[in-house]
Amino acid sequence: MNYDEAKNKFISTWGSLGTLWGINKAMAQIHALLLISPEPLSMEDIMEQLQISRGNTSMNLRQLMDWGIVFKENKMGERKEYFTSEKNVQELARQIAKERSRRELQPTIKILNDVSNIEEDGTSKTKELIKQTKALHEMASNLDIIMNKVVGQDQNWVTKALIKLIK
Amino acid sequence: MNYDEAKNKFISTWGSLGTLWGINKAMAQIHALLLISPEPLSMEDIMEQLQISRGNTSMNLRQLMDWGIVFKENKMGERKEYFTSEKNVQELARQIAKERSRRELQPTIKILNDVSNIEEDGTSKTKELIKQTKALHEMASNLDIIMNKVVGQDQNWVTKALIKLIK
DNA sequence: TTTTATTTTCAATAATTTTTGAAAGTTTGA
DNA sequence: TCAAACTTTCAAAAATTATTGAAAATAAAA
Repeated sequence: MNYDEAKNKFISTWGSLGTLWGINKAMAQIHALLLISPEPLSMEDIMEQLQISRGNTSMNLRQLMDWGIVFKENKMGERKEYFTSEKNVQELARQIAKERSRRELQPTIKILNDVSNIEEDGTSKTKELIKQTKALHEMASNLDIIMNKVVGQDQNWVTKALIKLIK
Repeated sequence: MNYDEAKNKFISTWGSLGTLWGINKAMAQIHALLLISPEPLSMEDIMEQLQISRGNTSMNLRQLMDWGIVFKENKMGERKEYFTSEKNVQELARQIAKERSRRELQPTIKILNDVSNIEEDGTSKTKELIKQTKALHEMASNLDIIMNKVVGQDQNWVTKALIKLIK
């Protein structure tokens, strides 16, 4: 496998993985491209390399910046904007964990809490709804705590914690 | 909030969450419905309660069974098939972790490994590709190890491990 | 201020994914 | 063996989501 094959394989793999955790293909591919690019890339560079339109590129870059994993850079003397990705994969993971907690987990926890606090009326269906949503609430809360714990720690904490747990 | 409101809220929340981790709305809603139902439900029951077609119900039930989180049950003297969900949420989480590892994580790890082992040619772009895919490979491997660790453990291990980590 | 370079927006279109429903398939019991 | 009860399959339709591209907006330079 040569460089170009490897690069394409990585970008397309990352692209299809994206859809599995809720970001679209183009967005994941732009991210992959920036992640392995030693230099910042302009919008033109990205459009050309991934063969996607200007509008698509612009919108997805914005979303990646909203996620906090892609940044604008300005080269002096140039009007054009350049983009880079967060290159540290642990930092990347922390940022993604943080955003997913905020966007998905916390709203879910809120709803599970509301639902599990309806009035007990003695029927088995109500009992079961309360029981199961309480259990899910507890699990989601634990997951959220651990995700935020990870986010608040220094770089190497994650690896250390994993090793501790595995042993 | 009364029972029906709470039930609908839970089912629709679970349904939209589903799309965020790669299963479709109907599949997640069927799962939600079974999870809070004290009795097994027939295909007719599910179709009626969620207002979806027979074909849709049949296909999504099959997928849920493939995931190992929904089971067929037969009531004696009845020809119809009934369905129940795994009711223990920890067991549910373990089963989902196991399947996601098998379906997504392991294939990704394989590709990251292949890509990160291309021949070093001294150029900065090749160096960066190798460096970043190696880092992702390591992280994905750690995640896979921990997920499989969780799967192999008894029921209460997960909670205990979380508490240990949080402290 | 005007021109030029560049980015953003968004309605229209394309691509993908989900859902339907009727026909085909299966299983059970008469 | 046949008919009834039920489930699965799958091509077509519907719904959803992603992408394009050109016009509008913005910002820097002349």
